[in-house]
Amino acid sequence: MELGQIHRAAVACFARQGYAATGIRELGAAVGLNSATLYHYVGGKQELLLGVISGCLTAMLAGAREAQTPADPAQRLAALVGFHVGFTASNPQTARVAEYEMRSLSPEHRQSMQGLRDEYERLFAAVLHDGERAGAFHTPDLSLARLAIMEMGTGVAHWYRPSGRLELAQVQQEFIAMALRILGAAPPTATTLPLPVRLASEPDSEPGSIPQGAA
Amino acid sequence: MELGQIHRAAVACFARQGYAATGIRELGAAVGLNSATLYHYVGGKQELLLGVISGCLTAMLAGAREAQTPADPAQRLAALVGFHVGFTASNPQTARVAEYEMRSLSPEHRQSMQGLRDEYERLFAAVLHDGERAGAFHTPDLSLARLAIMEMGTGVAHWYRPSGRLELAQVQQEFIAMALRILGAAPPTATTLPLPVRLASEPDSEPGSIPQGAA
Amino acid sequence: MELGQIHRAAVACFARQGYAATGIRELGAAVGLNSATLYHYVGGKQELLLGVISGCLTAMLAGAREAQTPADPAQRLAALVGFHVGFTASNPQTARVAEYEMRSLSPEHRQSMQGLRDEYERLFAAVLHDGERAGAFHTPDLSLARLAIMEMGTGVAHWYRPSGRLELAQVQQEFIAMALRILGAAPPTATTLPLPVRLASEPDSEPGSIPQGAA
Amino acid sequence: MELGQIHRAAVACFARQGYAATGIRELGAAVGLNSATLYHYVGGKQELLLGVISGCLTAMLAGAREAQTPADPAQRLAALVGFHVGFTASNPQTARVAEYEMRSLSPEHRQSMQGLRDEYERLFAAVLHDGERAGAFHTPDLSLARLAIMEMGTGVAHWYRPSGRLELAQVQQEFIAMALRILGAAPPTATTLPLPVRLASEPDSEPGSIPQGAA
DNA sequence: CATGAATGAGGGTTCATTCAT
DNA sequence: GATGAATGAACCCTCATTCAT
Repeated sequence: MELGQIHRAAVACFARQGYAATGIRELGAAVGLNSATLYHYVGGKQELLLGVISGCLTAMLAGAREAQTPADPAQRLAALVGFHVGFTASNPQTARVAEYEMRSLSPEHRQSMQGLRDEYERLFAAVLHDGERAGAFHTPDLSLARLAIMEMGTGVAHWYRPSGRLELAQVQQEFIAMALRILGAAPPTATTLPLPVRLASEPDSEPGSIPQGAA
Repeated sequence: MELGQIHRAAVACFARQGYAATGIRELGAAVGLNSATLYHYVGGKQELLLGVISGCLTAMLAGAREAQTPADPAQRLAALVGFHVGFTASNPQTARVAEYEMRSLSPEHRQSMQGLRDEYERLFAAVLHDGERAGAFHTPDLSLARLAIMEMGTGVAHWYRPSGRLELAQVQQEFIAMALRILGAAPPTATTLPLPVRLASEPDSEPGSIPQGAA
Repeated sequence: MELGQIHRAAVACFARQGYAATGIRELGAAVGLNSATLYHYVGGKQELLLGVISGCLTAMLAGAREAQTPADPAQRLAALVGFHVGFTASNPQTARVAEYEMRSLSPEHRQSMQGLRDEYERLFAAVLHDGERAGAFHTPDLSLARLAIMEMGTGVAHWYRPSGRLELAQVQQEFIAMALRILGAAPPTATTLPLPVRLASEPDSEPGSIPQGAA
Repeated sequence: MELGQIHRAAVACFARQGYAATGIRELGAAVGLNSATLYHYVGGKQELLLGVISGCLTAMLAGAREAQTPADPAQRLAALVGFHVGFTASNPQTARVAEYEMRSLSPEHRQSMQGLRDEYERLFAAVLHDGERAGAFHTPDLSLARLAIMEMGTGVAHWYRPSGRLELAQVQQEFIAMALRILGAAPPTATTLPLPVRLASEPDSEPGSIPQGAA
């Protein structure tokens, strides 16, 4: 039994029902383990959640940092948005758990994880700031634009399905284009998208969910 | 004791901790009632949640329908986005509960509520469709644009605070502008924004939350 | 349902099996209550134990203080020993729980209770000290004598049975005489023994126990 | 790994927290063994406790029998009390476990061990009986005196510390003197005290305990 | 209108023990 | 000789809910 399996089962349950509504016995059953045996691999429910969220945010931060190689602001933004959308679409359930269940962490853990999340968001803020100073972006309110761009990317987790109508690369390109339009910037030059990374904690699919129309 | 008080307390708790993590005694204590007395006003925990979500989605649907008075697609879209942002910002906690806790409803109730939500989204889809046919919007993928626009509006609930830097009207105007830019449409003509409606279920504020910088 | 009944059941179980070996369901069953109902009356297992021990030590301290009315050291000692033996024999199980299960208290509670116990013991030490200064007691080591006298009194809880061979008053008189002999003091003058007090936490009897021969 | 080490760790834990509150993993950790490995040395928790208590009571019985070499009753009593105090002071934790945790034994084991304990007590009863018949002891109630003398000796385990104010021999002599005073007998003639025996199950010391003033 | 009492079910967690390796 | 993995049972406690008062 490997830890990844347990994390996947946990993410699947947490994404579907929420952390509080998921029982430890249920988690055990999902990986074919007695509830007591789970405690050989995981310190407890909290540790399990922390492990998932920590793994997600750490990967996001590392990936985003790597994505924005030195380039002009528009290209860096494109890379960030591309990564953000790609990561979210490749790990929709993990990303959703990391977003929704932050509140279920103990205060200390939550503070620690919120720090990672803040740092991630600062990457976007910095690029926007640079772009505006360089005259590449034109928007009345930079903060508002950043929030809009990030939220619309995060929202991908709510509807994207690998089996959907669009290829992941298309979605990424489209979101990059929308972000640049929001910022009143020139259309994107051809960017090389970072390869989407699938976390060990991301379950195979979302069986019980109904694909919501679009993609 | 009025039902509104109870709904407000419930929304405050559900938004902060989630439905599953909120106890019926906790809710009672929040309005100074014995847990047993609560059952005189609300039939149970599920009914309470259903009442909140139902009230929210019904109001959203009615408000959105009212907002998009006959006009050209761009103006109708502006009205819809303005309403969406205005409603979300005026009822951030209720909106969040209606979004997050849909999963906590029983299957029958969930299906019913999801129907309202789908209808709401169809209003946006219809406007986009009309606008594209009329040549007002130019975007490679209409569905993607709709999802992006709605998600970025919904996201307002995550960060908007009435005491923040920006007036609500400014935020609305700005989001309308961003939506139109996403759609490659002309900047908005001066639109009359619908008056923001505050639901009876929306608590006064969000004491424990940290205003996240922007607005 | 009164608290006294619950305390009695708890003391009976704790005295027989120990605190750690007694389950909360077992306690509930002993008073005909569901385990959950027990929590309406008692905050938890720890609070229950604390209530018992606190009640016992408080009564011991108050009783001992009241017993040693101003008199010469020998009479005061007689009163203290009489009370100690009387209390222990009247509340053997409660006294045993208060002695044995001090270790089962949380550190803070234990410290607090140990303070009461220390104060109780100081009453004996003070009398011995006064008696020696007054020339009433002659013993090579006062501390040793105090420990011996107290332990032999406490031990009454291990074997005394109300239905036994000896009346309580006889046992008290005999222990007073032995204590004075240990101290090399004159035989006791006729002392009025304090009326034995039965705590609310003392169960009716000790059904499962085997009367150990003597009294 | 020798059995003595395991017994010592067990006695230390049992004396501090009680049998029921001590986990098998905790015991293993105390001797640097995996909990499963412990089962190679001791058959289980019960067997471990039985081994400790059995070893203690067997040694007590043998020591007491050996101590009371043919002599007059007063000297035999002195020898018994000297041994009892010496043994208890030399093995305070083991003695305490043997006393307190008899109840944690299974019924069959408890009966067997109680038999040893009863036999031990009969040694004291016999000496007192002989002494009274020979006119050496004068006390109104022989049983009461026996219980008092034994309890006060057993109580030594509660407070004696090797590093304390008094030498063990002094304590023994003093207790012998007190016992004889209780019995109205002549002061002790110079008796040779049996050498104190330290059981293999007795841990080195009692680190967490606070020496209570006296000895 | 309001509540204290009561309960079955289930929460997360730890238990002593076994066994294949 | 030693251990990690595994488990059923039990741990203390909290849950949503009902009902007589």
